[in-house]
Amino acid sequence: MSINTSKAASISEVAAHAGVSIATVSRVLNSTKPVNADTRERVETAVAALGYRTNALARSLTRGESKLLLLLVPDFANPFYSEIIKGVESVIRKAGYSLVLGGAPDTLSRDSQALDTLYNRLADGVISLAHYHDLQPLLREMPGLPWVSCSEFIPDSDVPHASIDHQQAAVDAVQYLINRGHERIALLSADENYLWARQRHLGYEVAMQRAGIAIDPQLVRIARGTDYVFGMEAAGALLAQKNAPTALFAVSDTLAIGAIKAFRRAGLRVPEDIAVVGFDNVPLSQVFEPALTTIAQPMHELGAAAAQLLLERLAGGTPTSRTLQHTLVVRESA
Amino acid sequence: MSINTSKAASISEVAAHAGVSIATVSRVLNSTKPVNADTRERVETAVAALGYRTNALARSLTRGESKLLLLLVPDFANPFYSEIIKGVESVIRKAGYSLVLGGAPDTLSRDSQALDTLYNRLADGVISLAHYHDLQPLLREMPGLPWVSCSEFIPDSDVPHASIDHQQAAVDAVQYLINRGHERIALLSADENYLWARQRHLGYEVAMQRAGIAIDPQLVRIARGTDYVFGMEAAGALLAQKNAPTALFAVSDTLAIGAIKAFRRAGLRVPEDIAVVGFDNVPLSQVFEPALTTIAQPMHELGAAAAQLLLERLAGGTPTSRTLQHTLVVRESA
DNA sequence: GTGAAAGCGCTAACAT
DNA sequence: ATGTTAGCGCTTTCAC
Repeated sequence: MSINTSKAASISEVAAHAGVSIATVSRVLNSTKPVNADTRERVETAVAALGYRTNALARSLTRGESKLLLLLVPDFANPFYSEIIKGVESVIRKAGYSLVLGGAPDTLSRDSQALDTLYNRLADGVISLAHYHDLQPLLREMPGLPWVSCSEFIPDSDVPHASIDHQQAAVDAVQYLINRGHERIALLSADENYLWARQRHLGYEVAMQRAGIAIDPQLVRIARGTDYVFGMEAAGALLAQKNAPTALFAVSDTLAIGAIKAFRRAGLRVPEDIAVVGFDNVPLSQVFEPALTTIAQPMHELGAAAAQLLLERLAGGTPTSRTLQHTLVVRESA
Repeated sequence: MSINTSKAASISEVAAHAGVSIATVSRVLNSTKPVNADTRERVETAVAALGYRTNALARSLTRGESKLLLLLVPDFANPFYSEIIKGVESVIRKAGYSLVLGGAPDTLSRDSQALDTLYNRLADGVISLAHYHDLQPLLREMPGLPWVSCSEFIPDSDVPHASIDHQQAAVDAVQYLINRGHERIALLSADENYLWARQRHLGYEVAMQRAGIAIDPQLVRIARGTDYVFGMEAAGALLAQKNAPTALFAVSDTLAIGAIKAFRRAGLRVPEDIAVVGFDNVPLSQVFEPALTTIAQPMHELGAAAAQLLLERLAGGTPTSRTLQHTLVVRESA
């Protein structure tokens, strides 16, 4: 029960109250040097009486570190990112850090308030989930900042990242389809400014090639967005083909679900008439009917690994990127 | 293109480089007082040359405000919160604030690092999405902090909040069912330590009473969690009744979806055999089949309103809580 | 219009 | 073991 109703007490008030110097107060607060038992007690009493709490700003200023990490999230509403955030949190918290949120893609321009507020050494480091082409310009603006990328990564840069092997994951997904006897396998990709989309697309091509299946360009579609509506749209176009596919690999679950909805609306059964495999294993994919066969990324671990990377970097190390394992989760849709 | 590869330049270096005093630099940086055109230019050149950026920590310390707001989120993985966060962001950003994330419920104990790191005047204020019983102890620890609650609220406190009228929303949902001719309406509630669960439960009772329908205690279930599995579980129990319900009101969409899965697995058709209405209008509810009839909360607006409240509070005002409008979204499940 | 200097609340080196 | 003091990098009177 603190006494002060008005202004926050400062360290000097505590010192006065306890009849010691501010240095001593600082020492008991940080247990940075031995302090006599009774002195310590007097200080602690004063702290309690005044409801004193260290001013984090002042501490950070003198220490030269804020214990704040900036997290760049393209879209909070994306459950995919949420799990990563949890992973990040779990490790940085143990190290005494907190997260500052940096926002939407459009706030990522140089003169944005977000950056002005944040890059000014408020944060000790950055974990970015943003897409690399949004970042590249920024990155060269702030050579000093410890930077780490999660899930995405930045080609030709020394920014360490934690991610899965998107291409290999796509190979696995398509290979699964091939193993099940499919040959006319369609690809539903997303805006290929996204590295992951490009890489998953590549994986599709590799798998097809390896199996000696020629790729029908008609069967390759780029959705206009990642929302499931765009999945429906693109799937519709696919159905309009003379020679319809028997399977579909979508580079994201939302797209896959949109496609399934479109297929069913067209009277097709999934997976009997057309098999579908997605990517991401979003929460929805498990609940949706038919439950989605998809590639699961270890999202929590991804976040944790990225955080670990940053922590090592902060400790003066030069960690190298980590590639984590994906899994093919077989459910009902394929 | 900045020159410094090593350490960040400080204001005094800029001053030296421009041949002016640090006061002048500060003036052009903040345009707080008139400065001669050529002096200004010299300073600006120096700033550019040195790649100088204001140290946010130092600025905050002198100004006595950090422009940082603490956001308490019980669970990042919950899409419901994500939308709120976006709403919050959109308004605070305009006011020059950034968000610091405060974490999971279990980190909310007094001695947690999260709080130690943050409450120490690092943040200028707090927006909480956490449940009130998690907060009450904290709240009395820090009488000084401008605090605002979103979606949840704290009974018998002077903490302003932005939320919908949960009880009335539940009344609307159940009334809708009644209007469609249902009488044996079941309630699927959640842990009633949650205020919203209690209030929605209450709404159910009010609606039933008003319609003169006696409530069958057998038809009222409390799920063991909010995950959809618990919805399935509880729905199973409901089906085991001698006198099965013809409709169900679930206090959350995830619960509703779980229930629907269970119903269908038992050979029931939704909504023909049993109608279901949910609550929250999570993204999934639109995609799920059958699409969910549910109560939509204006999540973005909720976040924005809460942020607005906090801003007013920060400006010295004493804003009063705001109740926003919910909507019944009629889709396929009822 | 510009500079000098006093803090903001801390931590850490240096004394004692 | 404890106190004095010099910063940390800025903003803001107060002089000139």
